[in-house]
Amino acid sequence: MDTNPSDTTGLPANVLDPDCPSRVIFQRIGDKWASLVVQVLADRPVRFSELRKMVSVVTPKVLTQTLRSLERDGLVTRTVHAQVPPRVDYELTDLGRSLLEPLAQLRKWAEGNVPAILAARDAYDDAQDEALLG
Amino acid sequence: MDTNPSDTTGLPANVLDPDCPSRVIFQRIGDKWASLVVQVLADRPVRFSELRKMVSVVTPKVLTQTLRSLERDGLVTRTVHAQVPPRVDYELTDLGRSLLEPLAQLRKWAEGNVPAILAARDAYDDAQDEALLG
DNA sequence: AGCTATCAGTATCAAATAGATACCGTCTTT
DNA sequence: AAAGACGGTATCTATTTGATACTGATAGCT
Repeated sequence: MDTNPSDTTGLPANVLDPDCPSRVIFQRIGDKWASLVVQVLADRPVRFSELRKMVSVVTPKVLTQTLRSLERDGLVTRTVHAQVPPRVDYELTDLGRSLLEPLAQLRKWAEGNVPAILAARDAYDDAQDEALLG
Repeated sequence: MDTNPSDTTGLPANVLDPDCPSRVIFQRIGDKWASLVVQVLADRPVRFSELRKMVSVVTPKVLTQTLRSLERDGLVTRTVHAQVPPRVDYELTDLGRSLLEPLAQLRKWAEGNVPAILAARDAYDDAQDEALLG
């Protein structure tokens, strides 16, 4: 594994390099809606209006932006059916599907550990309140 | 696994619920700097100024915000040493350390697949340019 | 005594991003 | 003729992110 000579972390150099693959993917996952959309598309093509319902709070503008960027990255395809009313299906590519497994791992971690995170938040916020009130 | 009766996705209901654990963690990972910081802290405590150097482009304000939120979530501890000049160490908690494995999986995926993503981007952008220029 | 440096941040302001809300064009159904 | 389905776009506002400058405590040097 390729390392940077001034590296003191033991991590591969690329995680710390702004142009590295890992940062690209963490940005991708980091997108507020992208990973959710990928998971909603897991099983079958889904049309725009269905996505809106499923990812209930997202606005159409932001959903469009999310889908366009997933399409640009080759994770999702967009298929327009010449019908009226229009029908546009979004579907995972093979590349997109390959992301499902690491995402599932993360979700599994979440299911086990998010309660601890929420508890930590409550404890932290209580401590902050105490500090303010004296 | 608990499902929603109106669910048409096959996903566990919680991924689509705004208050669900999975969303909490995807927000957490989604934070632009948080997952990077967690990985930088993987092996040992690191002080503030070191973090700044390692995650080179982050501004101090944003790094502070990131660290505070990781601390609030119980993923990182902050230890102030009464010295001059001051020394503040950040270190992963057990909970934080447990996140390293799923993150490593994601990084592994990234290393294999980011080239394909970058290629897709180039192809997409070229196609856009063509469409504009006629 | 005064000057400079180290460290861990804040304060202030500008820029980029996300979100709310309203609207559009095409066709079908009523 | 009116209303509705669908897949968006346009416009404006609110929130988040980022750039830059600055602070306070102390140590070491001159």
